[in-house]
Amino acid sequence: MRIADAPTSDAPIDDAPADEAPDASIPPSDLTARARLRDAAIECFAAEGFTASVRTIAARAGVSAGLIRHHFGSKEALRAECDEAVLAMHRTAKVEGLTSPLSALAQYAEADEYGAMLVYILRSVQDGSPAGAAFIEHMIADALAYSETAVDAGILRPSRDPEGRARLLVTNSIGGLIVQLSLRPEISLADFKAVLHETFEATALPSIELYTHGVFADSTYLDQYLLYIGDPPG
Amino acid sequence: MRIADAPTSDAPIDDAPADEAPDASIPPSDLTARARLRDAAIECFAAEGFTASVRTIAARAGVSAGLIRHHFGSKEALRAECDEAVLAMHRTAKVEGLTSPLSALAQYAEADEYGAMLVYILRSVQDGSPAGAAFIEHMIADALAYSETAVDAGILRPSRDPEGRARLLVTNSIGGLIVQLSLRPEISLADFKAVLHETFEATALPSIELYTHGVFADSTYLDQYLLYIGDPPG
DNA sequence: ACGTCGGCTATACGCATGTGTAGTATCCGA
DNA sequence: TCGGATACTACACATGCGTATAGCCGACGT
Repeated sequence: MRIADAPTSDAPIDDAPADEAPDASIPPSDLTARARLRDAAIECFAAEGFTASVRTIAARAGVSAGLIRHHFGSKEALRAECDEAVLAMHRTAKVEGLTSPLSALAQYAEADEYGAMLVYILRSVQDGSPAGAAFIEHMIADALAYSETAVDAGILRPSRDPEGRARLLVTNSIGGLIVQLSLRPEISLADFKAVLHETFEATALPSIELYTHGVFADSTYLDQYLLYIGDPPG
Repeated sequence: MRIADAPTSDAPIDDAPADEAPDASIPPSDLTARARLRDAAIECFAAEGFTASVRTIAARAGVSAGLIRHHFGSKEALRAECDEAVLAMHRTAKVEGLTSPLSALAQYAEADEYGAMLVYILRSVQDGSPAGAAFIEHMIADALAYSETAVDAGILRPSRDPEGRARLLVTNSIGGLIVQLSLRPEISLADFKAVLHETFEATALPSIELYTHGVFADSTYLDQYLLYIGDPPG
């Protein structure tokens, strides 16, 4: 599945008559210039953040800058369409068991075609855009749904605040990746997949330790807090 | 302790002759224009990120924009001095027991004068600047040092990878705060202290649960991973 | 009293950006 | 075959940015 193939069906903006180029040997050229621009924008936004200029995006797509305005009207409209495409891709990608709190993001990074998507999502959250908030809320809802079934299946411990726990795990995991991304500003988008992989490997053991035993030696902190909030431990 | 009072002693740039204004009733005016500019820059950078323009900073300080160049030479030099001031403040602030993984950031948010500093640090990390990396590494070193003493004292469980655990906890905690900051782009700097407080309250119970018991119902994941990496559980 | 120096302002310059406009070429339908 | 629409480009415009320059003005030493 290619990024460009993800349909943005709800918005009938795609007026390009789907002209299949006869030369299908060149991968980036077998797409409409409009789709190429959208893909280039996703990659540029992921690589540089949303300050990437329209001229940079156009250059990456191999077209002139004015074509962005011709096809999308404005940079913001282009970005909105990128958000839509990535959100749709994110929706279709997580149908299978990707929602485990530990392995979800790791498996994302494995798939080549989803690497840019993950970084794009991180950039959206980092940027504070409504799309970023939508991504976060989506992941929290997924994590909560998964945790409910996993608790019923005896895989996860129950929590006194399941929604808060899902919120905590998602925001901290995504935030941790954003920090990793921010700590390596010089890296190229292509290399960041390897960085993600190495990050997951480096944090796997501490993560599993934390998720298995926590960090506190005993439960005094928890007991004290439960007494403090008037919900004594049972 | 005021932000402006934090000495940046290592850099002898402060050539202002420390003219104490006779009218000490107006708090922002009892400082040198240079110090006022630095404080205004810290606040603007915390509020808007480092894209805040020099004209905005100068307006907040009540001076003209050209004065920034006159005193600091360039915007980047001004930012470097802000980094220095905040880092020095961070160093002096954490001497007492602020380094507990759970309460460190919470206590930061409590102190009024440290609120802007915390947000400034988050912005630095979010921005990917070397100063942000320095903050992170500093906190990781602190967390590691604390965890060693806490493990010896029987407060924290030992870890097979203490440095990785400290790294994980710091990056995820800071990252979680960055996400919270990003999810509220419209908020003012003054209000963000309340948001921090409410965030800590909302995540306190799930955090303590996680730190006490983890999330996994049993240790099968950990045992499997330890077998996988060739270090069977003892 | 006066000259000089430093804090401070007003204004202008160069640059990058997003956007608008005019024009060319290419394709599709009648 | 022709005509209009459409993909696409080149160039110009306005804006906001960091930076540079020239000058005012008060303080301080002599």
